[in-house]
Amino acid sequence: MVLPVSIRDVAARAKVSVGTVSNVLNRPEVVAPATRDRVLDAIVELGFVRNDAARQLRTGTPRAIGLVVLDVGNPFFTDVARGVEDTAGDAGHAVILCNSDESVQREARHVELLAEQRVHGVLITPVDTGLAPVRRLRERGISVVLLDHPTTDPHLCAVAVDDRAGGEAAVTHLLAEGYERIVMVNGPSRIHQARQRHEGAVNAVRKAGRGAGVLEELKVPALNVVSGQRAGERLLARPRRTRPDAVFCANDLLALGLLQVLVRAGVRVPWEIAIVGYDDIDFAAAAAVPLTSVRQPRQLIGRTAAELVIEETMRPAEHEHRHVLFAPELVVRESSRRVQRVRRRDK
Amino acid sequence: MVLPVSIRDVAARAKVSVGTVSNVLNRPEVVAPATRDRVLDAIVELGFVRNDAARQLRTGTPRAIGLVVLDVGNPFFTDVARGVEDTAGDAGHAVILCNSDESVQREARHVELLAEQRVHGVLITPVDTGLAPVRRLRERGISVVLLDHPTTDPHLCAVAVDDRAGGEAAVTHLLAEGYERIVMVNGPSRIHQARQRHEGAVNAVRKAGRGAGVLEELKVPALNVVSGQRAGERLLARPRRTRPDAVFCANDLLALGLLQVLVRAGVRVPWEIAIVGYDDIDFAAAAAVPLTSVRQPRQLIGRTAAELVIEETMRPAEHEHRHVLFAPELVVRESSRRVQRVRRRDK
DNA sequence: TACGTTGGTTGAACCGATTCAATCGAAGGG
DNA sequence: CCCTTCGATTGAATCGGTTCAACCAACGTA
Repeated sequence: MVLPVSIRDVAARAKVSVGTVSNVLNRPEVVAPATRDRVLDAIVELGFVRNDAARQLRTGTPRAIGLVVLDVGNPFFTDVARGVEDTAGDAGHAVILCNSDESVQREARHVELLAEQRVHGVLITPVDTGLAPVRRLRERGISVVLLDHPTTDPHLCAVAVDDRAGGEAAVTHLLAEGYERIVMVNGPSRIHQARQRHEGAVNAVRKAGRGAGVLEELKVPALNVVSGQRAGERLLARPRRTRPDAVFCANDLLALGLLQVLVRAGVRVPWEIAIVGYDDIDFAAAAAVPLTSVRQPRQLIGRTAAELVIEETMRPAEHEHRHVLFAPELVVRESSRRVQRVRRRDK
Repeated sequence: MVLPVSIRDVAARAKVSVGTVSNVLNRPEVVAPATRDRVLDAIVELGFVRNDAARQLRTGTPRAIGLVVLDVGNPFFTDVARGVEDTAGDAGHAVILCNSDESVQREARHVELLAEQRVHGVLITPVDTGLAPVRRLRERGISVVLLDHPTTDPHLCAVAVDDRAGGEAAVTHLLAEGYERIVMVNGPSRIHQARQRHEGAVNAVRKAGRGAGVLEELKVPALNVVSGQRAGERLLARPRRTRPDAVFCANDLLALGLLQVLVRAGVRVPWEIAIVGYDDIDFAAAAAVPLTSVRQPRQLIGRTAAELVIEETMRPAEHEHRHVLFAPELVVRESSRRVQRVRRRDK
């Protein structure tokens, strides 16, 4: 139906050589205006579109970067993705978005695909701390920037937010508001962010001194709304007096799921149970009870990571690997504000 | 640093010809087991990864499909994207995600990029009803499936949800609950969904007969949370008696933004103002006041569209263009439930 | 008139995987 | 012992841009 039109067809039509057509495409300033116009006319008449596969094969420089995230359904990652897309687009790169869904298998499959595509670079939030897929990519000469996953490896760029500080801020806030029995609803410790945020939470309790409060960890299989609902059901199943008076969730999706279940069951938030989330996604502020959360500069993370990977691949000589660590910020809303309450015991 | 290893290096190492290596990769059954193993060993020893650009150049069959959406920040589209990614991944295709941000320029740029990549096919929610970018793609022999944008063009596949029916259901519901002065907060009429949903709303009012209620359209520049907030502020700026008693928002992001502003201003939803959204994103149920919304089968839309485009490109001969139209479903929650109220007038 | 310079253009080689006609070797049949 | 058959393997041609040394023409200078 549609016959493929190559640079040779254009050359024939414009009565020039293929070299000249290529020059018009890539260095228009070296070709005489008259010839250039003839070539451009031929291009539009034939509807020619450059075949990027051929170009890439010859030049070795691809025009796409890969982005592997844990969950496209999580607004945190879509905001990061938007940041990546912005800067990548400005640099003329396409973004191949891959969703690992927190599965090591899916992640490996996607990484393999990206390697075959010879992408410029890969931005990845690894499922596993092992970093096996990262190693595979680097062995193949593809630059990698770790997203939201700090590292000490000096051969690697990384953009992250200080999760330990974030976890500590959240729990310190809860303790300061007078909450004493805190449950942290957390994802599998395979996930780096989950571990770091928990460490921060533990730190906060320790710093507050004994007697200030206790922290319990409630593990759920994934960091999404459904898991949050499950966690809520498990808390509701406990006898009222053994329930926590505050819950710190490893991300906002968990918090929203939890909140939904609690509100539906008639539990008053924050009077009976306070909630703090993490990420400060746009929906946190619009929740049934506006959610206290730990804000991360999401788009900035994406933009910075994209800049790093582009710089690394464009000027490998001058590039210095960097570990960018942003500071999180606690945003306090109704879900955890101090309320009139009797202290259960004096210490 | 890392030297590129080609199929020739593998051939040399395994002491076979390049043809044999290619056969091991693509038709392993035709090569003798002993040779096959030698080649496989060489592949892992050298860490060879097939160069997809070269493969694509020769075979002409790419391994990526493009997905152009209006807003990656909208959970509706990320759910669709997830569906697309699922089926595409199963078929061994990468997904290149592009965000047009409702801008014709960005859309054109992305479409050009996808054309150069010679993607297998493109799933697109066009910004404009003109369908100019769609024509451009089809001229280049790239199959296109319209996403969430119905068409009568028999040369095109389309997957959509009946937006007119959805709009009608929403407003019919509001009228049935006794609301009379309805404002529809809507996006620019350039956007197809916006127009269709409004038509449905108008229909509902007309069918209900005169006197049943009035519908006013309040246009906002984009279908996102911020625009919803702006709309809320504009409504609040009106004298109380001229405010609507119900608002139908063209999507849930608008509704959530609006709800947030109203709740913060102390307006009681749904007593003073009822709200109905559209899309039934996961966050709708978790909102300050659980949101009535029109549900669309989001992942199914994505999966269906991906299947269609893959079928169209794999077996163009047998392929029949189809227009799949799913039915929306109204999900009623607190934000629009009938409340004790006096009818302002008897008719 | 000869020579150097400059701006424009040419076309063959190349990137790496795939394909397919040609070749090889071994087994089987007459 | 020769001939056919068939499975396995080979290697050159190919896809479509890019690159670069070579070339050409026109102009300026000695």
